[in-house]
Order: sequence, then C-alpha cells, then structure tokens
Amino acid sequence: MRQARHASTTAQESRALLTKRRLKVTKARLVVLDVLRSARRPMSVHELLKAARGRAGGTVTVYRMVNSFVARGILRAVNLRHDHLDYELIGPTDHHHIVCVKCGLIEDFTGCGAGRMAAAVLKKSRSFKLVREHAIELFGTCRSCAGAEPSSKK
Amino acid sequence: MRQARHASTTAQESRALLTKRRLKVTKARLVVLDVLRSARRPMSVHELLKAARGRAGGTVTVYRMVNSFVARGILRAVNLRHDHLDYELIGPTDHHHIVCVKCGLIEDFTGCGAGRMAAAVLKKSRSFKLVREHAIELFGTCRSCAGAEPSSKK
DNA sequence: AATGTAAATGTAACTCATTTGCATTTGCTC
DNA sequence: GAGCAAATGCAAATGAGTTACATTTACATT
Ligand SMILES: [Mn+2]
Ligand SMILES: [Mn+2]
Ligand SMILES: [Zn+2]
Ligand SMILES: [Zn+2]
Repeated sequence: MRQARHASTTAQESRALLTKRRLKVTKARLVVLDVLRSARRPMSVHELLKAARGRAGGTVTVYRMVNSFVARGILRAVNLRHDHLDYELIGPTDHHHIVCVKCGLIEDFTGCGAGRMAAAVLKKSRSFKLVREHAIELFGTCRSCAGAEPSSKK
Repeated sequence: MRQARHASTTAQESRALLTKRRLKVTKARLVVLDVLRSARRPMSVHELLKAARGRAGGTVTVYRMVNSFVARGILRAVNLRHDHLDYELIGPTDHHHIVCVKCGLIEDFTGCGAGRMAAAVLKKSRSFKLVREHAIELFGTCRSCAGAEPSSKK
C-alpha cells in the first residue's frame, strides 16, 4: 500500500508469506511462489519443476513444499480431472475454475453461490451440521475448441 | 413397470444396463452392480472388492470394469478427497455429495443450481462457449462429529 | 561475526494405486 | 455346437507420491 509495484515487490510478499507461517525462506520456495504468481493458474508439481528450470530444487523438495504450503494455507490443491492435483496461491478473492476439456484452457470464476447452497443442504439434511469447504469445477469447451467441433447440432 | 419389485428385479435391470451398452453379462459385473445398488453410496475399487467377497473377480478385473462402466455412462467417478476415486451408479436423479471430514459420512443432495451458475459464468467469460459438466462437493461435519468437537466457539 | 539447532534438501529406496502384456476362458451370435 | 471377440487372471510394469537418512542451510542467539 505504500510503494509502487516495481521491481522485487513480489519477492517481499513471498518472504512475508513464509515468515508469517514460520517457514524458512529458501531460494527454492521463493522460486516456486514466484512461478505460481506469474502463471496465475493452478500448476502440478511437474509443471512447477519445469517452469522453475532447476531453481525449485528436486522433485521431492517440491512435493514437500506444496504439502506444507497447503497445510499452512498458502496454497490450495485443486482437482481439474487431470491425473494429479494442481496447486494455486490462495488469494483474497475466493474463486473456482472452468476447464476446457479439449485444450485444457483454465479460467477463474467467482460467485458460485455456495453459501446459499450450503444453507439449503443443511436445512434439508438430518445428519449434517456444518459446511466448511466446497469444491466446484465446471467442465466445458472454449470458443476456439467449440468452433473446431464436428457439429453439435440442435 | 409391469411386475412388482420382488426377488431378482435388480438383476434384470443390471442385465439390461449391460446389454444396452453391448457389454457382456458376466457374474462379476452383476455382482459389482448389485453391490453398488445396495450400498447407495460411491465406493472405491477396493471397497467393491471387499464388499463382493471374491465374487467380483480380481483387482485388475474390477479396475477394468469401472473404467468401461464410466466410459459407457453406467458409473460416475467422484472425488471425495480420499486418495482415490469412488464410483456410483448414474441414476435418473443427478446429485452431489456432502462429506463429513471427521468420520467420512456421505450424503447426497440435489438442487445445486449449476444451471444458473453455468449461465452466469458463460455470460461473463470471453473465452468459454459451453459448459458440459460440473463437479460439486461439500465438506463439513455431521451432527455426531460436531458434538464431539473441542469447541468451535464464536 | 561465529555458533547451535531445527528445518530444509538431496538421493535412493519404497509404497500403493492403477495399467499393460499375454495367455486362457467365457459370453454370445450364428 | 462352432467360432470369435470380449472378458478375465496373473505377473510385470508404470508412475505418482512418500519415507529414511545423511548433509546442508536458515536463522536465532550469543
Ligand atoms: Mn485459479
Ligand atoms: Mn451419491
Ligand atoms: Zn479449448
Ligand atoms: Zn461425521
């Protein structure tokens, strides 16, 4: 809120993010956080490794990293029907994802109405007392992939 | 629609389910379908094997089974944040699941409002054209587990 | 700035879910 | 009942993710 968004502001944010949770600041961790920040989309461990070009440490290190980050609320794990989990930074704006099943394009969206949904479910359910989290993903086709379609007539 | 729901009605339904998709009717397949029908909840491959007590064939067979069933629209794979997929029969009533993160209790719910949600997302999105599917799961605590809680004050 | 300690890392080995190759059996069509 | 593709069983392979353990590093304390 004080300085302009120049230079290594994000590095400072990452430092803060880590120290706040009492995690040590290491080169590898800063790189992974930076990769995620600039990618602006959920990434798998292997995508992180590739994007970091060796600067993120080894495979095991990145696995340990994402696990501890998820445990401490820095990252969220999302299931986009790939055969693995993808990870993204938890930001101030909660959101979900819509995925193109043809090309893999991912877009965020907000306004899922989960509050209403949870309330309705709890009202009807005899067994459940509380909803803590929700997972919502949409799967469809993007404009370019829909164009290249055989023919979804009707 | 003609006979009452006695005896082996479900076996007939399973036979129909299979032959309609040009899948051969085997003992193992009938057993798996029956297990799922009576369990009324999503089950993992290993739960299926256990519940079937040897009558479902070997592990590999059940894996192949659920894969072909999912491919042909007999089963749906659901992700309940276990470390594997669970499978459930696709019925006439589309629904989602709410899971107790303490004890694993699973309950179905309907009325997720995904139609509205999809419409809203498509209206806002520049990239997406069509929504085909959606995954929604709620995670919370059931009454008995909420009771045994340390103290969720406030 | 040197030191101590717990946390983080690297390497290799391991676990566990799921898949694949191949030989054998079985359901179904004619 | 014969013939053939589909289904099965078994063993081996694959691949994601974890664990053990020795080594290094961050960082608090002096
Ligand atoms: Mn996102
Ligand atoms: Mn269900
Ligand atoms: Zn696309
Ligand atoms: Zn419970």
